[in-house]
Amino acid sequence: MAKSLGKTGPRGARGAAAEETLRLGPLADFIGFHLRLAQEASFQAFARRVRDYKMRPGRFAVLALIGENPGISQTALGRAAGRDKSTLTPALNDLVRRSLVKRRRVASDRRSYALSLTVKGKTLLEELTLHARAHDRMLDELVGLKHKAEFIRTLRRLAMALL
Amino acid sequence: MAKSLGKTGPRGARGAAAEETLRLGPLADFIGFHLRLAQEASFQAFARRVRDYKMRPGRFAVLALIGENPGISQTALGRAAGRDKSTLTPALNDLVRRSLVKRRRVASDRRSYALSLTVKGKTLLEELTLHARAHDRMLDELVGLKHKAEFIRTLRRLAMALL
DNA sequence: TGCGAATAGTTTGACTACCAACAATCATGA
DNA sequence: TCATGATTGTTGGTAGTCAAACTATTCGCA
Repeated sequence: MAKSLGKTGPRGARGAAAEETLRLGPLADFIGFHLRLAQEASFQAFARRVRDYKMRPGRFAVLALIGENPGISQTALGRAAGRDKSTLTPALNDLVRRSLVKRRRVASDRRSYALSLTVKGKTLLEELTLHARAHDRMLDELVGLKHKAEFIRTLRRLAMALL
Repeated sequence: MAKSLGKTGPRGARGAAAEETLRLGPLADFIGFHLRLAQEASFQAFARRVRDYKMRPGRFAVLALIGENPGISQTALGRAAGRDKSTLTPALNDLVRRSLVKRRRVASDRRSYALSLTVKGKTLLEELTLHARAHDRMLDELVGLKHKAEFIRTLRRLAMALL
């Protein structure tokens, strides 16, 4: 696999220039470009791994954040997960429908919900966390354990500063 | 702005635990999670910067890759940009409609197109590249020039290995 | 040569995402 | 108290994305 990233395809007889490797030009030096490719690749790899649970990284993050912060509101959850609140509405509808998350009305502020996991949600979260750890161990190897902490700090710095 | 990332909202009377900062739990150690937040933030910042051109990072990357590799096919372009070929069809339709990209049929393989920039496309690309450089200088500062090369190498390693 | 397999690009359907506009609710201050 | 403004969550519109199915070609090989 991955045998041919960088081949431009079988245009055999054509101008022989960019045949072997694709030229990235200025893109090669842009952090944003590589950030995107890496993120997408990691996303896909995780999605493949937990395909059977019908869970994708975004949903897992939502589940994990609710698990760690029971009673959280949808707006706060959106901020933490880096998603717009309107994105969470259908996602939470789905998780509630699957009996993984509870939406409880808050007496002191009847606009908002207090989100929490059901028992089923907690169980699933634990199982998914195992997969996530395995996935992340793979990333750890690629990043190098020695540099992991620094790498994450850098990513956080980017996320914080650019919000 | 950004005054309150980390507040869980006005649940005042509730259990006082996670009031100040949101708990990330296992997520805090997951590279994938931070990768996603950082990528999203960078993406948004760039999109804001070039909003007036009706261009987003994905389109810019497409334009830049065609500019560097004239004659490239849509499939090869998709591989390089990390997008499915079916995603590129409407994107290229749009770029062609805006007279930025030319689709030329290839005599030796009549299934594929050879993509190239129009003069207008080249001009726009140059202008956008200036913005992209400015954007990336901002990222450079956050990453630290000393670590940039290593940072990009790590991102490439992730993207390559996980494809 | 001719047929089955592979490939380029398109179309369709299902998701996910943002933003803007909205209703319901809450907070503030005159 | 009550009018104004802010906030919570939902809805509707638009756009980007993948995967799978499809058409038109080309390739490989017997």
